[in-house]
Amino acid sequence: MSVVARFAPSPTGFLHIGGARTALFNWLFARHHGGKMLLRIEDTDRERSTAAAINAIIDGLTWLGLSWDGEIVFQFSRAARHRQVAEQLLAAGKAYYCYASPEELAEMREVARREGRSRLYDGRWRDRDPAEAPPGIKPVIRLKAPQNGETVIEDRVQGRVTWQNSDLDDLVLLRSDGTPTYMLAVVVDDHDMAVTHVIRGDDHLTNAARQKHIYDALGWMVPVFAHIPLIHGPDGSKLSKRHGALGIDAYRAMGYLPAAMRNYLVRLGWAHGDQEIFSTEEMIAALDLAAIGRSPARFDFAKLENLNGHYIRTTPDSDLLAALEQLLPHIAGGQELASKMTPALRAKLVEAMPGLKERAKTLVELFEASRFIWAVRPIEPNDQAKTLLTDEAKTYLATLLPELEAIEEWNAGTVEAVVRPYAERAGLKLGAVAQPLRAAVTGRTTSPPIFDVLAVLGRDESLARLRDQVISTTAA
RNA sequence: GCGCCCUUCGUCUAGAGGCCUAGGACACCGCCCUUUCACGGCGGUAACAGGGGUUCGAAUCCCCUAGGGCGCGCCA
Repeated sequence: MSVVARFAPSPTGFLHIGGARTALFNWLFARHHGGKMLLRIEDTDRERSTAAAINAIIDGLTWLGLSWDGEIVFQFSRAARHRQVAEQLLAAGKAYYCYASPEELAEMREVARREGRSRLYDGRWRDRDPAEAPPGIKPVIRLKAPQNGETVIEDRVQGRVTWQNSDLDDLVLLRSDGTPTYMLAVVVDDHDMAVTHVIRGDDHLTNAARQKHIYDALGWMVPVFAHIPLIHGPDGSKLSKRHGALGIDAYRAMGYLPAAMRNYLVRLGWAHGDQEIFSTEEMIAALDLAAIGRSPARFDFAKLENLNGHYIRTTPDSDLLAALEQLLPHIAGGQELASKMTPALRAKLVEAMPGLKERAKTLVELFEASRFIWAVRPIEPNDQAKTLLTDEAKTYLATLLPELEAIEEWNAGTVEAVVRPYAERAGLKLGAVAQPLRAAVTGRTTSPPIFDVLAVLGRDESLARLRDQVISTTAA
């Protein structure tokens, strides 16, 4: 039997981190088995579903490198089919009309809460004659769920989970306005779409039991369920916006790479021995639902950053530049670089990339670190750099300047061949010269190796920046 | 309140009764490399929630307690 998995988000917000991981697991699982992953947008909540959210989901999946098979299914478009199934159940005596108003039900639950009883629907219309229906009330259709015995789900992640049917109630299938509820829609759609494996968040575990009642009433085969644990915030509580419950687009804007994101997400709740780094192919080969843990994992930015640093370092220079350019419109100050971009500048950035990427944990850091390359003279040193540019240091630079100017062939090697002997002659440690040099030329106290920096900048720009600093000394 | 689930270093996890003196990774702390910052290398601190069983032997099996999560909508 070939595998059909699906990712079924509701478009009521962005694609958050938990949803992204669910999608990833579904995708990996489908690929692992050479099956399909379908995408279904659960937009039956007309009030809260938005086109913007749908786009965010599609963009997010695309950015993450996750693809789906076939056309996207919009659940709302299948409402007629859902209604038909509800009526079929009604006709078969497996469902019934319930005329209890929302207010009445709210009161029922309130009383139950006060008396310390379960808040389940009490089945007040289950065996009642619809002829007794109060006038002016449009009924909902409820499933006549089993009242005795137990319901068992053999979950691929959670194991065998059992509920007493007395702890479950008659859920609503069709609302009074004739639209389907989520419970009905999911079951019908998963069946009609021939879904074999339902991999979703642990928050749906109880739903699986209730959905099994619908499958059973319809005589349909129940798919394999796998409820993966949720992601929590660093403090163990529910993931909030402050923690990282951001849209996947926010992670993109923070400069994370899709490969790092995938690698981080796949290791949350799942492990394959001691392996930490996984290529996509390795993930596909190694993923095993049974190896997914059952306890929720906490979101940890530090580990994500570390992984991102790894992927930045191992990404080819030109690919990295391409990723950075794509991100420019989304990062603060990025527009400035975007507007200056020329083939010549690109070449400089690629040339500097080996030194740059070694030091960046995110594309945003990479961007910031690249500033010295495209900054406009005169460079304004930051406060830390200023403390390096003492009068004494500037004297060294002034002395060094003519020697640098005399260099014919300007590259890292030739510049070093001038600076190093100079420091020795002056009885200085290399750092005593290199640091002021760095401060003068980049305006910062940290940068890639200084000789590489000078080489990337080129002879004219390097010397001009040095003169800018040295001359301001002489003037003062 | 009722139901279901979970609990190994700060974090992600390895661990399927003896391989555990509990392993790896991130983070943290040292040292080395070094022109800065990184990278890299070496080393270190740090965990089986608690209590009872079962067993020759338990992180691994059972029970209880505690803590945490999820669900209990005409939301999904």
